[in-house]
Amino acid sequence: MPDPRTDYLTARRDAIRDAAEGVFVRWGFDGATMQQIADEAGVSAGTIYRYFASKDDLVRAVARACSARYTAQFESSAQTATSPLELLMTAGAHIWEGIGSASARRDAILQLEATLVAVREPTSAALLAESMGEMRRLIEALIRDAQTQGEVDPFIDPTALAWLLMATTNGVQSLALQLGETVDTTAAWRVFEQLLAGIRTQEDGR
Amino acid sequence: MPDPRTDYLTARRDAIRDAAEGVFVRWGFDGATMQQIADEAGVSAGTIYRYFASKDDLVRAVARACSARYTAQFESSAQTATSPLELLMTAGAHIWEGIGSASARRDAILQLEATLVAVREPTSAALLAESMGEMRRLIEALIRDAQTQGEVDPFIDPTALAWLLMATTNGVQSLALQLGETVDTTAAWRVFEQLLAGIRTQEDGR
Amino acid sequence: MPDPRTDYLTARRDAIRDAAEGVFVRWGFDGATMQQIADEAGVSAGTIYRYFASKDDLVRAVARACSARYTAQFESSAQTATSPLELLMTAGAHIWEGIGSASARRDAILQLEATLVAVREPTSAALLAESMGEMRRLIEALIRDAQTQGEVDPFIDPTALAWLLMATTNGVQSLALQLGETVDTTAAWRVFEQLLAGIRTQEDGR
Amino acid sequence: MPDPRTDYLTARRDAIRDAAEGVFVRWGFDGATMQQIADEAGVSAGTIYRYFASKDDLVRAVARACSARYTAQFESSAQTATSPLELLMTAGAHIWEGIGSASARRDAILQLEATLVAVREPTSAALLAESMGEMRRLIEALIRDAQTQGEVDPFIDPTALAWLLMATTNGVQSLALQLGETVDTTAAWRVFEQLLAGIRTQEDGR
DNA sequence: TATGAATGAGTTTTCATTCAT
DNA sequence: TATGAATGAAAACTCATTCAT
Repeated sequence: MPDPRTDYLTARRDAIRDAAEGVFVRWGFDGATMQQIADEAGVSAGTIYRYFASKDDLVRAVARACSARYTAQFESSAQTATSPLELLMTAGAHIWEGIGSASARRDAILQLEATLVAVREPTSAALLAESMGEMRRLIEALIRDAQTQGEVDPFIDPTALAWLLMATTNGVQSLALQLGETVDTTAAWRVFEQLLAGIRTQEDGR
Repeated sequence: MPDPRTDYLTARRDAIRDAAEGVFVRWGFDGATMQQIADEAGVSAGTIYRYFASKDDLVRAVARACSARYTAQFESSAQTATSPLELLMTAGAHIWEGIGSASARRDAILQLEATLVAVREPTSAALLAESMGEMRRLIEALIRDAQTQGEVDPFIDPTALAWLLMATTNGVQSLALQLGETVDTTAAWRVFEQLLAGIRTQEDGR
Repeated sequence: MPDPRTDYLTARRDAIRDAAEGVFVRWGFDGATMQQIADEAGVSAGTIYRYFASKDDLVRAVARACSARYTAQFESSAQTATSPLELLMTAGAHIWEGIGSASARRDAILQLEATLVAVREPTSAALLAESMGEMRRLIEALIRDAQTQGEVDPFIDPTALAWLLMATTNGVQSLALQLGETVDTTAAWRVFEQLLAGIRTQEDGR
Repeated sequence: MPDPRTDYLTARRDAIRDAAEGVFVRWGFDGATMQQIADEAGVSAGTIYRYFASKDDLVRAVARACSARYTAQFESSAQTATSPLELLMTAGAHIWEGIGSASARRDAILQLEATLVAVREPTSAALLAESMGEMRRLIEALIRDAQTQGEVDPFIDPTALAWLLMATTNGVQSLALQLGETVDTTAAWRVFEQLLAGIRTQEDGR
């Protein structure tokens, strides 16, 4: 079934896309040139056009790959969890820990670039919304589970909470990007954890 | 004291800067051309260079103006508040209310653009960090006041909380940008309010 | 007879022309901007156009002034000479002495610029040729005098010698411009003097 | 060893450089536009930038080529000479003969342009000085040889004489440029020859 | 008469894209 | 299929010149 020729082409395409990603992170979608990408990928400038119709096409491919990675990261984040709430918290802790890392930084930059593209291109906007929506559904499902299991206050709106969690995480990422080491993400996580205690089912008889 | 000539020049400069802002919002810092800005401002392209040394200079001026507006908005947000915590909550509510508005959208876009510039230019990074730091100090001071007055849990790290509030607000802004009407910011605010109850001084006998 | 108004205008014109000269020396005819000239002259850019029809016109005025100064310098160079040959030699020595000076440097630069303009504009070429011709006639006349008085070999072509003297002087000027202190003009003059002995009337019985 | 691709590129580069030379001669370094050069070379303006980093770079390449040609011309000028002095005189005669030619005119113009660039740019000045120095060393060596062989007065400073010969030649070139046919270079050469007789070893019993 | 803000044509330079080899 | 030279359509920026004040 897997045509070796197709495999080769796919691998090539992915290699170029990954090279482009690195260049985009360093120079921005607009600032990057096809030549830089070609150099990084070790191919000639003309070759890129055998795999991507245009620079825009390449940009979209990179944005899509970044989104996919983002969702996958969350999905694999807390395999060992024993309860929905624990899973959420563990995944959150895991992601926040990584916030300073080079790869998180890369993804955050690409995410910002992609957001700005989406602001101007409805097609990209739909793509981005789709990926964000998928993420939101994952989180929301966990919250509903947690509510079903009595771990989380049943009066809380799961959709809104899911958005809020995502927004806060992205916001901290972005802040870290803007301020570097100045912002103490560990301390912020501690405070956030404390806040999240507020959605736990109130066990006291209040 | 006010030289009419200087006044004229300043007004002109501001007008060009404002025109540039509009074009930047629609097309991005990179995508916008000096000609578009000139057209929007109703001047010739050459004239812009009497007021700004370069496109970069214009970008910086716009970014600075946007930051200033942002801080000013917060400062004027809750003049009628009677306590630090109330002030914070009122300001937060006010800002979140505005999140869907066209002007908030404009500012959010410019903020994202500025962030990406900052990622690549240390000078811009310093400028952005300065403006974010100022904002943070304002919020942090309020939190400390609230702690002094017994409104907020004294064990919470005020700096971390300030960053967290900013990150969440920016994150929601950004989310709104990405998803338009899909995300219900009012519901998110209600959940956030609920979370923030967790930092209130615990009056029960904990 | 001298209208004070005309005097004022003439003085103004000269001041602007002199300012332009300085700027042209530093930046070249092409590199200099009208704004620089205006700044140097302490007037506004627009004002220059009341005195000169265009930048080209200003260039021509500067070139003309430079040529005039050049001829005048030669004419006043050796007032105390007692014989034509002595006059020539004294003037030569005087000019060669000045070769390293700032003012000679200025004039040499302007002369080169003017030459290049002349190469491309017949009008300027005629002007330059006229000024060079005048100079040549002055020198040639001296040579003829010297021949009449038996100081110089009568078989030498006075016109050709005049051209040669001018060419050599200009050439050394130009060399000094290209090489700065590297070239020892005093030593070159000594050798040149020695050569010029060759045109003296041969007193030995050859 | 000779890569056909490299050969092609080198030929292309040379062709563009030669086209540029022609345009520079007609319009000057400053007056020439990249578009004119492209048209002359039969390529698009953008193509030039594959071979030269900037207009300045192209200017430098042209200046260098001109200098190299100048030195080479001298070196090949008098292959059949039987003595150093004869070589010098033959080379001089040869160069002076060519002074009116179109190619000498071209080179003279480029030399003037290069001189003016050198006046304002230390880097170019160094380049020009280097090329002039090389020429001077060639001539100086010949003079020393002639002195050793008893052809030239041993009391003459060979360096100063070398500079003087170069200055005079350049000066006559420049004069021819300024005055066209008006100046009789053949007559001037005759006079110069006569002067140069003065450096010959005095055979009479002085 | 002087000013200097405005103009807009013109210049250098970049770069996505094409296409002959 | 890959290459990379060539293209040409912008884009930023400059500056001589004009003209309302």
